[in-house]
Amino acid sequence: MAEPSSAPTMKDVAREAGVALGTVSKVMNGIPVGESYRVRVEKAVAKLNYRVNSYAKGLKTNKTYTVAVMVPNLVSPFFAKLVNALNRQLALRKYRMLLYATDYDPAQEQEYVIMAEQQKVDGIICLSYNPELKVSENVPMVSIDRYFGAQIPCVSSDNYGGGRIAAEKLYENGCRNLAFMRIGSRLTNEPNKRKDGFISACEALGVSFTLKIVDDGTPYAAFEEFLREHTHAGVPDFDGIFCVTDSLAYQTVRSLRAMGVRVPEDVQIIGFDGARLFGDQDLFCSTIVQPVEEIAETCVDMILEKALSKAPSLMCLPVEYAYGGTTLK
Amino acid sequence: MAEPSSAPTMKDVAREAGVALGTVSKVMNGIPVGESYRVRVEKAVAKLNYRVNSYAKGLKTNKTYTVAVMVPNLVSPFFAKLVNALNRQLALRKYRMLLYATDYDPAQEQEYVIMAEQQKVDGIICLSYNPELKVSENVPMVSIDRYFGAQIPCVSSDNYGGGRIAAEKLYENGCRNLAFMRIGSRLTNEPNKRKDGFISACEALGVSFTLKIVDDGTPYAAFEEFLREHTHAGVPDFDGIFCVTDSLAYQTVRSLRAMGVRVPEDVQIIGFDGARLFGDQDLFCSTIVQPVEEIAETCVDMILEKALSKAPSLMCLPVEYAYGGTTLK
DNA sequence: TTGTATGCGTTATCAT
DNA sequence: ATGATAACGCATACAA
Repeated sequence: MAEPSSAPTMKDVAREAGVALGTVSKVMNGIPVGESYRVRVEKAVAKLNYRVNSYAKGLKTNKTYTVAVMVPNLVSPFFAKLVNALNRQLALRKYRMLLYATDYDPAQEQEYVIMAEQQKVDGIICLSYNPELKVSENVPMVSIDRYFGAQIPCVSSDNYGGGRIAAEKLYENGCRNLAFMRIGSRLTNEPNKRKDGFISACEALGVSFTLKIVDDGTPYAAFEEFLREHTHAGVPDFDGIFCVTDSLAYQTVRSLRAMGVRVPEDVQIIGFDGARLFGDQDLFCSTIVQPVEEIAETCVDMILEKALSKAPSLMCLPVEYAYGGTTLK
Repeated sequence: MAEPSSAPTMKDVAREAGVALGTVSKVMNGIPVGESYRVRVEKAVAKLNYRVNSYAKGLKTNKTYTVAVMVPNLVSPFFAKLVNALNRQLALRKYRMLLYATDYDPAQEQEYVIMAEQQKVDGIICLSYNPELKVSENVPMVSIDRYFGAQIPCVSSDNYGGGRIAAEKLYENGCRNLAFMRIGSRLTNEPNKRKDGFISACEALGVSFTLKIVDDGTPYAAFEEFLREHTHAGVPDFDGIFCVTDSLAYQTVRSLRAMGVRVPEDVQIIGFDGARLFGDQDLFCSTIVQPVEEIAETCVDMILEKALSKAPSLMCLPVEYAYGGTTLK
């Protein structure tokens, strides 16, 4: 009622309850204290609507129960799903999430790491394509999909295995002339292994394949041209295409259909990621599904368990194929 | 090199630079100080890789440069786009974002508000459907799409206007038998006005319409049944349908096409939201586009400008129709 | 078991 | 303009 406009502190609670400051602190932290005292404190807390100030607590304990998460953006369904899962995993452990969207900008990524460090987060989970990202050793970091070196554990899907599965599935479905299409950084990040796995499987199966790989920033038109070059009188040179992401696969399907090529009858297409329309409806295409929940859980576990130092420096989680309408059933 | 394992403090910097603590503080805050002093401090900062501890700063200044954002989830493209925009707007102003996904759970929402309060955030931006959400008056709050009362400003799209536009557009495209389909809470939240606007326009145009409104949690099958009931020998009773979200519109299109009804030739469909496939590709359907960037900017402005008290308690931002393949061009 | 006092890293109010 | 010092709210070692 006659509340001071500023939030109540422990001191206020102590006064209200008629106990010492330390007693209130103990109650708030679940440390055993005389029954009658506990009750009085709890009553005062309720009456004043008191909340522990986590800034004071963090300053004192050097523990903030906050983890920074850095991703390029949230509008890509895969990133959205990943952040969603990370948020859930952190919440389950009573941790808060500080979110930074970098828009793929290395300068922003660096700035955000600095912000996170000075925010004294308990850890950073990042999905960055910036090869030069500098991180202080004072804050634990886990990387997703990009290997920074032995001191920073990296969690990713089994990209290599996924590439193999894609090739094998197409082969199993009768394809004998495969193609791989990819857009992305030339940096040796984990997703690059999708191609390696694909090639490896193609060679093992003795099936011919073509690669179309372009750098980040190249307009999609480059792929459209590629497809056109390889289609003669409505008949494509390929009967199976593995695209590095569902997004690319989706666009590819559209282009092909616009050219009069039937998918999956004439060409079968497999993407990579496994996100769904509106988060919970159909797949965008037949695809290699990343185990997003497991990735998120692994990242959070690693960041929070201090075992980070002796953790394996690269963890690849198993992927699986899922039918999504762009392959033969 | 011989760095202590814990992060350097201002005291360390002062010692290194041979100046007083207060001087370092001034330099870090851009307060004028003797040139030679400034240089020495900056050198020491660089050498020690010093970062201001924002927990200590926050404790002292009672300002955290952190805003909490609460949404149901991130996998829904509209929420994802919204959070993405909010993140950008906050970053532009050097603010950090604490993110909470509530999964529509009122208990979690309440818990998160408490967490945010004790985290001493500078404000809370929330998109909640919990009518009983209790918020302390100590922390500024802005609501999106749900009106909580005069003391909490609400920012939303012009849902009513959007409903009108949908009806008018369908009419303009030749439709004379309209339908509105909606799933959602009965609570008087802003999106409910989409229906009101739609009805208002239908009545003004003198066009007949049918409503199909079901509660949250009802399986989509209810709509499918509704559509089937209103389709005879492949000919639907309606020639235009306004769906409360793009998600529902998308599913509706799929159902109709599966029933052999042509979209948009036989029935035209308009959704609401305007998110895009993979965040930047096609629209999911013809739709009423929410001005997400403007909503985000308005929310952030309101939370950060102290003008919150004398702000209008409800701000409706203009929407617009966009063609997305499910209406006649 | 409870109360008291000190310090976490910073800012801000003082004298100097 | 610069340097010393007292808070900010809390946890904790220590005294009672």
